[in-house]
Amino acid sequence: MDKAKRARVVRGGWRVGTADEFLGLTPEEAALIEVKLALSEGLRARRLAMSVSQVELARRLGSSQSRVAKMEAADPSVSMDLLVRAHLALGATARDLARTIGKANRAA
Amino acid sequence: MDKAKRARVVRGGWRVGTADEFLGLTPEEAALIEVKLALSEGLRARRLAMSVSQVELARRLGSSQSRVAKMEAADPSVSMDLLVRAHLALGATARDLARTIGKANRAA
DNA sequence: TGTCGACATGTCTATTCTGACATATGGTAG
DNA sequence: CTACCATATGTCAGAATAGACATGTCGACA
Repeated sequence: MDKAKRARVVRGGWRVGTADEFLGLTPEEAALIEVKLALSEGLRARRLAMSVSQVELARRLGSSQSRVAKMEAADPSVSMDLLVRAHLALGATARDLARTIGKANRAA
Repeated sequence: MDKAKRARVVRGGWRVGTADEFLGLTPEEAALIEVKLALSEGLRARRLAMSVSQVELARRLGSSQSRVAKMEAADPSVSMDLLVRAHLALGATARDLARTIGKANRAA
């Protein structure tokens, strides 16, 4: 995980209960975060590639601009369900999702 | 989607708000369900391949046997987050997840 | 300078999801 | 039959997440 990611992770409040120390994450917790990061980065990439604004994506999702911003910021308050629904609302297929998720951890 | 899957989907209460008729799902809704089904089937497969009981998986997850059963039954009350955490708790990597998700829709 | 569009951030309340529990079913061994 | 194990199903109080709204930052443009 590079410094930018780490910073985002900490700022976002990702410290979890079981491991008390900073970066004292279990491998599973770390993996889950990596997957979410891959989805949130992939979402921004896909949205920008399609020249869609956050407001427009929110409209298609039946959500709000602020929630889209949080998705792309990998805010801990956004669920995987929502991230995945956002990808689908932009026309991603299951295979596209798989590709995006497969990118997790490659930049460690 | 084969009949068994369809049955599970309906029994589970997947009828969504926007589309009122049976199978009147939007493509995004259908895709989301397919992804979840792939994850739930993949979970059972992985768990059985490792000869782990639902009780044991629940213990590793910090959850309960009934919730694991619901995950594998693709119950609408289980989130993708939980499904993914379950996979990770069984040792799956991001790449394994990608492979599992990529299987969605292939049995349509 | 003022305003406009796009995005970020914080905080509400309502909805959804969670673990826990009770209980039922089905199979297998004694 | 009884006892046990694995799994299924329904319910519920509490935790997590949702959309909505207010508000702030930044850059572009006139």
